[in-house]
Amino acid sequence: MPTLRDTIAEDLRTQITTGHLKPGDRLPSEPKLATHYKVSTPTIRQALALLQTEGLIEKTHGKGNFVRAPLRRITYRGGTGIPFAPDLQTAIRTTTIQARGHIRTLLKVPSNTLLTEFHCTTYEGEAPRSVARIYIPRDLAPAAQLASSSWPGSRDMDRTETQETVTARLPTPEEATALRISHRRTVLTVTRIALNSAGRVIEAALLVLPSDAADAVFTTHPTRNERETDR
Amino acid sequence: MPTLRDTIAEDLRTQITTGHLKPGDRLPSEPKLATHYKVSTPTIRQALALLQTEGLIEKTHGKGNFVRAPLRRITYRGGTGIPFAPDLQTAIRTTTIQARGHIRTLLKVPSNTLLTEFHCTTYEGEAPRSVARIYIPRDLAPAAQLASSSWPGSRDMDRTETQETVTARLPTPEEATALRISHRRTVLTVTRIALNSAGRVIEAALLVLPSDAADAVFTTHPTRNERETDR
DNA sequence: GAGTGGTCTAGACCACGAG
DNA sequence: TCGTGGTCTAGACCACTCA
Repeated sequence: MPTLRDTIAEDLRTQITTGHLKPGDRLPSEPKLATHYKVSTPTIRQALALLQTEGLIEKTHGKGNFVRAPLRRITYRGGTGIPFAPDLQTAIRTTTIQARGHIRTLLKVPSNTLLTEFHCTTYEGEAPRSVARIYIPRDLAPAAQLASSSWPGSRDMDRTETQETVTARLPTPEEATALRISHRRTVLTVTRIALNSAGRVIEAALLVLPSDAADAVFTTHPTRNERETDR
Repeated sequence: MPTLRDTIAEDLRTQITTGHLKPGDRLPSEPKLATHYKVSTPTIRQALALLQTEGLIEKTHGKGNFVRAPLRRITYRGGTGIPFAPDLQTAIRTTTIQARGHIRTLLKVPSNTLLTEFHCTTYEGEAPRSVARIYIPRDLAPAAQLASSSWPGSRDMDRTETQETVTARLPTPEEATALRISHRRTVLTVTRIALNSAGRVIEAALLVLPSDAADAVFTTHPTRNERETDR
């Protein structure tokens, strides 16, 4: 038997998806919804929290609850060095740091090796849609910076293998504010490592995308060699 | 300024991670926690809900709240036809269905084409760790069934390209019960399409994994061709 | 200052699990 | 039957936004 909050959430959900409530519309205030549905405000809030995790509404303290515009899906295309498909603007900030911790492990370099960090944010208009941090050993960085209009670490480098690990988790507070999403929404993360023909790690990248509007697509062509060595 | 529920969650979190509370331990009942922390039960429950979405505790109606054993991570290895890395048991159920809706679109077959559906569940001991549904046009299915001890649709078929789409979302109620996870935990989904040398879709697969204990890893080797045709 | 959502209280009642 | 968590109520008080 469905609970009150579920039936209320379902009702609001259909009102949004059928267009009775349009993107940008403000929902009635929580007390008004409570009297309309004949429940108390905490119950209404639980229903709204559901819709928030689904990405259907956006809550703003002091203003109200708003129907969110359905995000255009972002497709991250794996394998190539090129991160994102649609026409998004990218802002890149470059700094130099010393290798440590997780990043050092990914790049397999000694401690305090100098790295160039590219801090990339893609925007769709005003809205940030992804954040990424790309680390390249500084002796390789000049070549990578050539493609300054595109993303760093692109294909003009001697890249022979790319390994990408995809997982999902709750965002850190910084990621939530950077992507302007609620703390409740999960993010899809891609950890990418690129090797050159000598087996050296020439790039490590950490990408974060809102999981409700992002797909990661990987196309692979098994070689004869892979077919035989796989168990 | 942190809220009460956050400080309580943080306190319990450190008790779990430092080992004061061990996997399998039952937490004090919610009223007892409420009096201990000098808050009301709803506040305790919000703190526990946080830990639940983090996968640290498991709530069982009528029994109590228990510290969850940290799950061994599952690694889904993309590219090959072989789905999972660790030594997991697999249960496979086979049925025949007619193509329709989403599956039909993925396989690019006419409506009502006969398909063999493999419903696969992997277990680590008693615990289900992943569910998958694999669809193969029935005229191709006998070859796939050869590898009955392994997974269906494996590499002995003429598979030249695999395309995998990874995303994350909340589980359907069926998926939550099948994986024995809470409705709040997100799942990682992999939609896989395999093509043969003629360009025919010879397999469509939908995999669902608990996102907190699963990674999807993809290794790609760009060919000269790909380097040039990519924009 | 008026209206909004965010947090929290102190209960009530029901449903589930185990003895 | 008893203790547990699940749901819900009817408020209170604070913080934020905007006029």
